[in-house]
Amino acid sequence: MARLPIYLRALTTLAEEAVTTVSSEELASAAGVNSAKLRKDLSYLGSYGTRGVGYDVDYLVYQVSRELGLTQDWPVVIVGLGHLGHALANYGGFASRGFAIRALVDADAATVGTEIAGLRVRHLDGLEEEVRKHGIAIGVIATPAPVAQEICERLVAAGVSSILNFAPVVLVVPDEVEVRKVDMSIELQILAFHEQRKLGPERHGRLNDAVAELADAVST
Amino acid sequence: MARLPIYLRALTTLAEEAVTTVSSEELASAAGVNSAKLRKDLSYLGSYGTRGVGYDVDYLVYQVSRELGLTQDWPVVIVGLGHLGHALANYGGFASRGFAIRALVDADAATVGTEIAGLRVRHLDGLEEEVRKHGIAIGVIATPAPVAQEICERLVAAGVSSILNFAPVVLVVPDEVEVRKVDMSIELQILAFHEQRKLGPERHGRLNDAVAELADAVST
DNA sequence: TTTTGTGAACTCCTTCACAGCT
DNA sequence: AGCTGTGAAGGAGTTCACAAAA
Repeated sequence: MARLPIYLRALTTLAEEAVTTVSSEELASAAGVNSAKLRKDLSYLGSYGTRGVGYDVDYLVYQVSRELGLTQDWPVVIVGLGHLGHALANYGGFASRGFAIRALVDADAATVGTEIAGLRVRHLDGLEEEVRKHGIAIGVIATPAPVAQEICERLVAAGVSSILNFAPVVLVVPDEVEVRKVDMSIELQILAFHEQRKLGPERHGRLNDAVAELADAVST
Repeated sequence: MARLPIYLRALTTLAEEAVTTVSSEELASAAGVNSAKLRKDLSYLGSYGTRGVGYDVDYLVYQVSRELGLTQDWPVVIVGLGHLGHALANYGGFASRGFAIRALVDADAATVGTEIAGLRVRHLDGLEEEVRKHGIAIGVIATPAPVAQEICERLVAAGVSSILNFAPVVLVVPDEVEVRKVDMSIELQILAFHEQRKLGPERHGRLNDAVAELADAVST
C-alpha cells in the first residue's frame, strides 16, 4: 500500500481547506491516480465511503493514519550528518507526520558535539546505546556509501527493523528488516534516459538495430 | 527501464575492483534482483553477453551508459536552496554520473548572491534566462510545497522537459514532461506501516475485521 | 559444461463496468 | 440520481525452465 501516504497528504490538504466530503474522483485526481484504483485501495482498509455521497475527509484521514501506524510517534535516528543528514534533521515534514528525530550520530570529530535542529550530535560509538535508550525502530542512513552496509548491520544488531537508505548502495539485510532507498542520482539518470529518447530516434538499442537493419535492407 | 541505473552502479563498482567479466547471477545479486530479470532487462539493449562466459564489464558499462544517455553531460538547474537544495548542490554523485549543475536559483534575498558549491545563487527572476543560457533540460525543485507547482510551470514554459521534484505535492504537467518525485516523508510512512504490522495482529483493516468476526462466531 | 537469451506460464496490478446502496 | 465497492477482463512485469551458443 505504497500509495496510502499520497492519499493521506491529499486528504490533509483538503481538511485544511475545510472540505468535509470528497468523492473518489476528486481525491483520485488530487493524488494523481485513477479513481477505480483509489476506491480499490481504500476498500482494503474497510468500507469507509458512503454511496451516492463520497468519503468523509476527517474520518478517512483518521482511518488512513491508523492504517499507516501514524497515530503514534515513531522515534528515528539519523546516522551521518553531512549536508544531506543536516537537511534531513532540519526537515519539518517529519514531526508533523508522525516521526520524531531522537538521535543524531556521526563519525566525524568536527561534527560530534555540535547542535543540529535542537539535538546534540553524538559519536558513532554511541549508536547502539541511543537506539536502545529511545526505543528506536527506524534508522536513516545518510553516510558515505562505503560505510553504509556496516552502519546498517550495527543498526539491525541494535534492534532497528526499518531502514531508510540514502547511500548509493544495495544494502543486504535479514528478511525481517524492511529497507527503503532514496537515490537522487538514480532518479536523475531515469530522467536523462527519457530526455535522450526525446532527442531523436537514433541509437536506441535493439529497437533501432532492427530499424537500421530494415533501412539497410531497403537501400540494397 | 528504471533498473538500469542500479545495474550501472553495480557494474561501475565491479570495474573499479578490476573485475573484467561477470555472470548474470553475480551481477543480479549485486543489484539485488533475480538473474532472469536481469538477463531479460539487458536483452532489451541487445545481445551483449557471451554464452558460457558472462558479460564483459567495461563493454556493458559503456552500453548501459549509452542507453541511459550518460555519454553526454546533462545541464541541471536547482530551484530552492534551503537545507535540501544546499545538500543537493554539494552532492558529488551528480558530476561523476553525467550531470552538471549549471545554475542555482532561489527567492530568498538572504540566499541570493551567496556561493554554493562554486556557483553563485541567482534570484528566481532570472530562472528563465538561466534555463535558456545553459540549455537546461532537467530542473530540480527543492522549494517549499506551496510554490512548487508555480516553479514547475515556469520551468516547463522555459523549455525544461524533465523535473525531479522534492516538494511534497503532486505536480501537474503536460504529457510530454517527465516528472520523478522524491518524498522522504512518504518513504518513512511506508516504513511505519511495516513497523506497525510487526507489532502485532490487532487492528489491521478488513483482514482483522474478518478475524474478529470469526472470533465472535466461535465464542458464541 | 557453463551461461546466455527467451518462449511460456504465472502472478500481480490496473482498469473497466456495473450491481447495489444511500 | 449519484457514487461506492467489487467481480471480471485486461495488461504488465516476473519467474521458470530450457534450447541454443560458446
